[in-house]
Amino acid sequence: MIDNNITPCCVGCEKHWDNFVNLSDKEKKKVSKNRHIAEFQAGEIIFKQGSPISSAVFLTKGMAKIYIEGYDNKRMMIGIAKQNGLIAGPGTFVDNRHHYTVAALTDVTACFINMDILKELVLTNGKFAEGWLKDISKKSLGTFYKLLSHSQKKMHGRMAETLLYLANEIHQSDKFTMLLSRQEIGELSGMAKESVVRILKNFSDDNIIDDKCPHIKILNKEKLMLISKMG
Amino acid sequence: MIDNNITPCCVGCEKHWDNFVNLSDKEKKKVSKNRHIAEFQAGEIIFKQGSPISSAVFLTKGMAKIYIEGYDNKRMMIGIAKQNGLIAGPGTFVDNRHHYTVAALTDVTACFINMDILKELVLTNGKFAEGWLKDISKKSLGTFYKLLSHSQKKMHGRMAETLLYLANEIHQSDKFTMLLSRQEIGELSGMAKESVVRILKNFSDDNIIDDKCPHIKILNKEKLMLISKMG
DNA sequence: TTTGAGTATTGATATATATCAATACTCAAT
DNA sequence: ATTGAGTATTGATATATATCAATACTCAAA
Repeated sequence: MIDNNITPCCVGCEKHWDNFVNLSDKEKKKVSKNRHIAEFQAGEIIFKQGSPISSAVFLTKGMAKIYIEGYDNKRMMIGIAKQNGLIAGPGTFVDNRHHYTVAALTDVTACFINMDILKELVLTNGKFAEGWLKDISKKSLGTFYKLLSHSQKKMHGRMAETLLYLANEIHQSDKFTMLLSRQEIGELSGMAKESVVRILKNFSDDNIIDDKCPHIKILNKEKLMLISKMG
Repeated sequence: MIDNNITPCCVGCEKHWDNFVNLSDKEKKKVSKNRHIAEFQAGEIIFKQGSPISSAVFLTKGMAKIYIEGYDNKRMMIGIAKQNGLIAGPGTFVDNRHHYTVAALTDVTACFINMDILKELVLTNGKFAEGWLKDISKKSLGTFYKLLSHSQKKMHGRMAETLLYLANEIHQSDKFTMLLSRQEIGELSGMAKESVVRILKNFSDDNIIDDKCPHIKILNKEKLMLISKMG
């Protein structure tokens, strides 16, 4: 559901991409003119792996899951997107294709900004280019350590890591409502759904977490960090 | 062994970073002034994970392995570096630390270019910034698909992929001399050295490769690609 | 030409983890 | 209330893969 109604311009918007601080008001206004707002219901796909990248996407409300559709119909979830973050992916400057799919986990409001405008700004605004380099580098580092984790950690370590990611990065609280199904937690932490169930049960039995199904509470964060490190 | 002797300036150098095409001769000359050449013997470390990034590194001769020193003293090799590629890593724009170690596989000549100079050019030369964004994005995509591979492929698939990487990307030939030990092949493909031996034997028995120990020849590339895709 | 240190190979075994199958739960629609 | 579809849980089993242990090979140095 796309609507083009005039929402307040990027100037003064609290929810824009962090890197927009490097834009002048004039540049922000230009960006605002090439912008569309769209709303998605939970479950709907925001963009699809393989499709061309025409816009950068920012969420102004809600959360979405980012996942690769891999071999043998198996999915690998990269992470969860929310406010303030650019969602565009590593294809932007390579083949102009999305390398992952993004789907709404909750009801979502998304802001689409014409990618050509942003790419032009790279050429004329050095600070903005630098900010984008930082942004991509940070994500790249994230992928890096996820690779290390998947290669070297065992299931308990990866699950601990995933819980810490959800608490620290996504919900900013040790007590949160789990948005993901067991299947999806498995896709995020790289294991079968049955293994998710068993390991969460282990953690509950050991009083590391309190898991009243959609409500998760981390009881012993130190231990979780230890398991994540060693696992 | 560092030596500061005057080698021909970056202008006209065949071996420089692809992204240097976006620099003017004046800019290249400036870069050349902040440059050092160093030679390394096979086995020597070029830079070390955790150390601060002061320079961008380019190889003008030889090859080097790039690896993360992970948990439990286990190593994960990211790939092999050679001519024309920037080696600096995702820390450059984040925490200014190397996130992997680079060690010479053969005798290596490396060109060190002051990183501050290059970072300055991002601010003043939009094309150069864009080129760097492309470079990082490509590497990021590589890490991405390596992550997918490690998460979803089985050993045979990963080994096939590794052999194709060595043939296509590194040696540009289906017949090459293996620079890596079985241990190192394992670090690159994510498996134990014993598994490397067994799988290479499988491939030899099936006439997919010819393996006279350091000399590898790919006999059936189609099959190898199939195994890589399905494995 | 022997020694020795590293590397490669092979077979036996242990372990982590996925898969399969059965059952239980949850909750929206009838 | 009853049905049904999806999800969660549990136990049994299969499988991929690592680890361990023993032996063989390679090649530089004594």
